Amino acid sequence: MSNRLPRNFYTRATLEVSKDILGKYLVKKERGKKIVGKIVETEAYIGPRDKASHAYNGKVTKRCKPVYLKGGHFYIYLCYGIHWQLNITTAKKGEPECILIRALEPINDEKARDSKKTNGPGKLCRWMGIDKRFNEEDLVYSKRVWVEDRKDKKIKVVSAKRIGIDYAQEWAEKPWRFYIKDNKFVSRKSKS
DNA sequence: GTACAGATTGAG
DNA sequence: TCAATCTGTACT
Repeated sequence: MSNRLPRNFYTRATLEVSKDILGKYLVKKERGKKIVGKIVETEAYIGPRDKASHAYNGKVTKRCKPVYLKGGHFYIYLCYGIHWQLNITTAKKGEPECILIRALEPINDEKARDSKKTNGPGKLCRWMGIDKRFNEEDLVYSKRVWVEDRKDKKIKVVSAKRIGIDYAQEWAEKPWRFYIKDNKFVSRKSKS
């Protein structure tokens, strides 16, 4: 069996999990087909104090409700009416913190590697076939999706400012984006 | 009830 | 540079 990440991996401080989950493998199994992608880029969203978070100021809506679940669940929502965003919740139940998965490195899929199908939060969801059916999925117990540790050799992690949240003012300056140094699958856009 | 903006992407 | 396209939120 796999080295699935346990609950206590996710329930730690969000910034720690954001860094540690880089280089881990996201596995999805559906209709007998297995899709594996290495996580190479993340962003941390720490509501309610993070203005860029959907849970800023303690807001609870139908959409962002899963963020309040304990660490280890999927939080999936539609952005701009077109693109799905894949998040993994962190911290304890009632604490609205999560990690946005921004990029994956496709494993065992040369075609996807060549055509850059996973270097953006919306694109990786399309590639993996992830949509709202997976919302609130528990990564610790789910039979169709989980994250596993393949004991990759030490990777180099870089931090940077988050992307696409200019409206969040000073919170947009927080270096809460993390990615694997020199990895080709990290998403392109980057504010200078 | 209506109006509007958004954690993006791909085409022009 | 800009439209696609839908949900939550803040109005009327």
